[in-house]
Amino acid sequence: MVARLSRRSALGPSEREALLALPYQMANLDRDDFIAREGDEMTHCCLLLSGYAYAYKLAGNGARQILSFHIRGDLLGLHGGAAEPNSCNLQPLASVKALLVPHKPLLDIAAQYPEIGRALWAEASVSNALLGEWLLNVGQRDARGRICHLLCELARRQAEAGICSGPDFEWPMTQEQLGDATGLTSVHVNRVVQRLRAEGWVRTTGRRVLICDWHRLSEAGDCAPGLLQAA
Amino acid sequence: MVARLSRRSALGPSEREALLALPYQMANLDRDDFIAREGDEMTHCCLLLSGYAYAYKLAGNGARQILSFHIRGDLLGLHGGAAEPNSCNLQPLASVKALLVPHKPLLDIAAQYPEIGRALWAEASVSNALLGEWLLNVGQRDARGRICHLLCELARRQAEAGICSGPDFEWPMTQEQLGDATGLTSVHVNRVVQRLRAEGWVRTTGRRVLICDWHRLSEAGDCAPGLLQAA
DNA sequence: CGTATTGTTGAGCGTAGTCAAAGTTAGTGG
DNA sequence: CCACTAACTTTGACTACGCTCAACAATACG
Repeated sequence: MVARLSRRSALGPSEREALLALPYQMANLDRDDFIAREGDEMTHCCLLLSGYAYAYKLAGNGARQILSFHIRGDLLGLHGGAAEPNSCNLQPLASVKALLVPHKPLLDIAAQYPEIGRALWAEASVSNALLGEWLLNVGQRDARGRICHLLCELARRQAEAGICSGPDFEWPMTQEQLGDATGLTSVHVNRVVQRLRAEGWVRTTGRRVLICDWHRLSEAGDCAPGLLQAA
Repeated sequence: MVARLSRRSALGPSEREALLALPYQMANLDRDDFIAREGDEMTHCCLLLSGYAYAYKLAGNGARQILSFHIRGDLLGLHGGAAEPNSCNLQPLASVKALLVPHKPLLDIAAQYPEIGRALWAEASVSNALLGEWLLNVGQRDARGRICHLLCELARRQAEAGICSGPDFEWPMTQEQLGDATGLTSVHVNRVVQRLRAEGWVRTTGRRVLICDWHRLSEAGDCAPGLLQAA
């Protein structure tokens, strides 16, 4: 299970064994539990087993900026290991099952098995790159572009993680959360999503979304076509 | 010199020695040279000896989002080590002196000396946290807030790095660059900066800025007072 | 079945964008 | 040292995208 981290690097059997021998703790968390708080010293990192989570920061005026959404299989709170206090809040979108792994033994085996260290480093790099992508999204695209881009990113990541296999997938965040992720108001998010529906780009049902027009969506969202066409 | 990385972690003499024994290469780079390009596989990371640099990404429509500014002493391109291709472009603001250090030996001694690994990890965490701070800035603050925040951040970092020691410091970026960093137009940046001057919050002379009113500036920029009052 | 959360509408406003031109500064070479 | 050029800053008029506020509808949930 923990071994799905192997995506980032070729791990041999001894490395898998070391990972599986790590101490851990299972946790069931609810929507208003915190996985981590800003300013905490993090002692654990967290592997999402089921459900969704998101990281956010608060501004002085109460505004909230969501920094990332996390799906099943993501490894959260990696950046905590270095005694720096944590820089953002981490909460589940809804109920979540998670594996808490203390940092110290993880760092120990990372030092012992360079491939594991490399995989963790790559994991951190990817999440850093994603953050840069979001900054580009919020800073330089208009409302429609931001939402299309976010949709494409979620589709791509869910497909890569093998969670979905088609043009429809879970889209469990509220429009207010989408707004806080894209730097828009929930009202404006609503209007944009409505237009996407009206123009036949997507169809939404409850907490899922069905992409009807990949081409336009990825063009408006300024995404490399990549895996998406598959559908 | 390389040992100023020791800021992040307590390094013993043998660790210092290992760092100083690293192979490196000196480089003088101009404004339109690239330190790194998006999509490259990075083989080196880069320690800035003098001058300023910035990282940015381009959107499909040609818009540019600046992800970070870097000052003397910063370590750039750390995230490259993991075979992932680089996710952003890295250029000097003006002429720059830099030390290029190949990743492989750096990773080797990081594996050998856990304290060095920890320091590098911390360095990466801090730059990641800064990126999150920027996303919050661009996503949730108005134009004045964004610029004040950026000023405060630059002041704080230059002070921490011991580069400036007072209320005035270098501010070498053009208004267009400030715009691309804050998600605003250069025209609008210009108007905001003019108001800051008119209201007596700052004074600018050439490529420097003098902060006249820390209190208002950090309040508008939503910054923890922290080191700033010193002036 | 009632309550809280989320989604949807409309009208009016304001911040920031656009375009285009003129004014300044800095850098370069004669 | 001056002339010339390119880069950067400043200005004004006009536009528009997205925000605000407020009320109502539709879900989800206990």
